[in-house]
Amino acid sequence: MLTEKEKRAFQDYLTQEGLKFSLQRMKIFETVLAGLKHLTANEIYKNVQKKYPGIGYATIYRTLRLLCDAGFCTELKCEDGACRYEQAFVNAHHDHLICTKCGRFVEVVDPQIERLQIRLFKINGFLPQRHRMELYGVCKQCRK
Amino acid sequence: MLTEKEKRAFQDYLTQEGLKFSLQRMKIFETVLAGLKHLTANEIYKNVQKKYPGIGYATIYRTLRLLCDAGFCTELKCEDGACRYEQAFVNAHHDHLICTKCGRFVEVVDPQIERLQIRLFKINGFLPQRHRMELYGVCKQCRK
DNA sequence: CTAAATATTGATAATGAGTATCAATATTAT
DNA sequence: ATAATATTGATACTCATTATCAATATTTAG
Repeated sequence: MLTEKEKRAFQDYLTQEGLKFSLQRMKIFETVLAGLKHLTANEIYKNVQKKYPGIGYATIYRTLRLLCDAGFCTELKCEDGACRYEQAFVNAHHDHLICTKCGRFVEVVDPQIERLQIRLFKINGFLPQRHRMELYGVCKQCRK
Repeated sequence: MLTEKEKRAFQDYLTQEGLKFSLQRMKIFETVLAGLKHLTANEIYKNVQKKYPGIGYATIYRTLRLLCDAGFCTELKCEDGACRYEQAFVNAHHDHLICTKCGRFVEVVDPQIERLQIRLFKINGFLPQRHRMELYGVCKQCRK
């Protein structure tokens, strides 16, 4: 369930951008924020349909874009070709450890790596914007 | 142009795997190895067509897969949704600095980061396999 | 060297993720 | 309550990639 703070933040964003409120948008927001896992657009679609049958695919994509633009969630282009979304309301930046057997995602941040990345940008004359780092391996469970 | 060593390595791989030699495969191999840039399948297709008109799309994709499996090239899933390929015959592992304005790719490796990545795998109980790291920013030229 | 066995090819249909279009509907401001 | 405007759902479309399959090429065995 959404907290009041989250709901308000979303509604404020809509108002601020001159966008309209809709139940569909709220349901999608809710699903994304509730999502513990890294869901594809299709998974989110099916999930939202449970609470709001009749919602269209296009609305899912449109709203996911909106949520990403707003900074409420981030998009992660995966190796299987689909995008996965994760809420960024509570979560700060992080990278991913991904199990190549079971697909499990582990969120990680290494401040030292972050610092060295900035150094790499600088050394090469780049103005840093963002990065993505994915570490693929086999998790403990899957090695047994 | 391909060196004898490269040609031989490719032919040896085919033989070893019980695959057949074909001019198409060799032309694609040649194009990929010659490619300095990070080409999409479509760019490789157009490139190969110059030397070998009549080649089909499917053959491009099939052969790129083969080359990746063989380790002669690597696939890079880009943000624009297409894959880009780069030869891995001479090139060792590296990550990418990508300019978000002009699209320029700079290949980078930071041994310290590599070491810290391994540490991250270990800390989380993962058996390391591979990783990808992309740093997005604005290059010197584009900042002017 | 030839023929049979088998892999590869090119054309094209199919898939799957994501986007564009547009008339119907809902929200907001007046 | 109404007019102005944004959003929606259905669906057609795009684009990258994969699957299918008959025709063709390569390899192997004789």
